[in-house]
Amino acid sequence: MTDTCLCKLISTEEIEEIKAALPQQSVIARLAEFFKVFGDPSRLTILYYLSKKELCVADLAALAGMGQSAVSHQLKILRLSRLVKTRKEGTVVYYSLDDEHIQELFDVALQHVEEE
Amino acid sequence: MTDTCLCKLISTEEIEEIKAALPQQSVIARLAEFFKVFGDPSRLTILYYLSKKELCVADLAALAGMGQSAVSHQLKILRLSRLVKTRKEGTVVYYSLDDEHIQELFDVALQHVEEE
DNA sequence: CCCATATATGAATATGTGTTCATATACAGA
DNA sequence: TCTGTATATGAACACATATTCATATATGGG
Repeated sequence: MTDTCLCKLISTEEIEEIKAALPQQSVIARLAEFFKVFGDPSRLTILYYLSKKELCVADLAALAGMGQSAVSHQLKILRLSRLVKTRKEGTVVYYSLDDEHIQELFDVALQHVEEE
Repeated sequence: MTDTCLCKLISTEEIEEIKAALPQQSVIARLAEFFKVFGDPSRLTILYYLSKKELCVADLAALAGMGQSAVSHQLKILRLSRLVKTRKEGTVVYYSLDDEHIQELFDVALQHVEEE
């Protein structure tokens, strides 16, 4: 880290101003955690299916072509991120989306991806 | 993977219908890659600063409290993801956002994060 | 040309992560 | 209560990834 050029291009006041408006580290960390959840094809697939229909674990595994254990592990992550909710009926656990913003996120991301 | 319960809760037609509407694996992979880029606090911080102002590498490093090399590595990832663009002036390279959807993504994510 | 400086890059390392396997737990039915 | 089934969980492994260090590349000034 050769810090020869320490912000000589913008003024000290400007630096402080921009820095002050930076969201708290904790907020940034939570944002990163949030996005990280979407950064995996398996979870994305699960979320897509759940956006169509409430589904049980076994059905999700069959649809996504994943093992039951793998799906269960990923669902735990989605649960802890408060992106999905569960409904239990006997031994079957039904999962569904618990965030109305997911579709919106998909749309914005698709816009970017589809721009070549 | 004990597949005893293979989609007995939804009909075969429904399965096919839902499966058919699933975006191509390649699209899902690209979506995941896109989100993964946002899933890191350092990159998020860099993107935040760039959303305020065009900045050179050294200034970004100073603002984000990162080493020059680390910033450069992350900027390469952001460049390859087509999220930032560069402008060269002498030996100084200025970075700025190259995607008008980033702010929108931030907003949606913040909404989720701030909901407790 | 040579030097100083801004940025980029490659190797190495430490840490994180997704899947699998084996197993535990929970619940319904006989 | 015993059995079968749906889901959850923990350990282990393979793989990805962010940072650091050292160094390369590029550009402008003298």
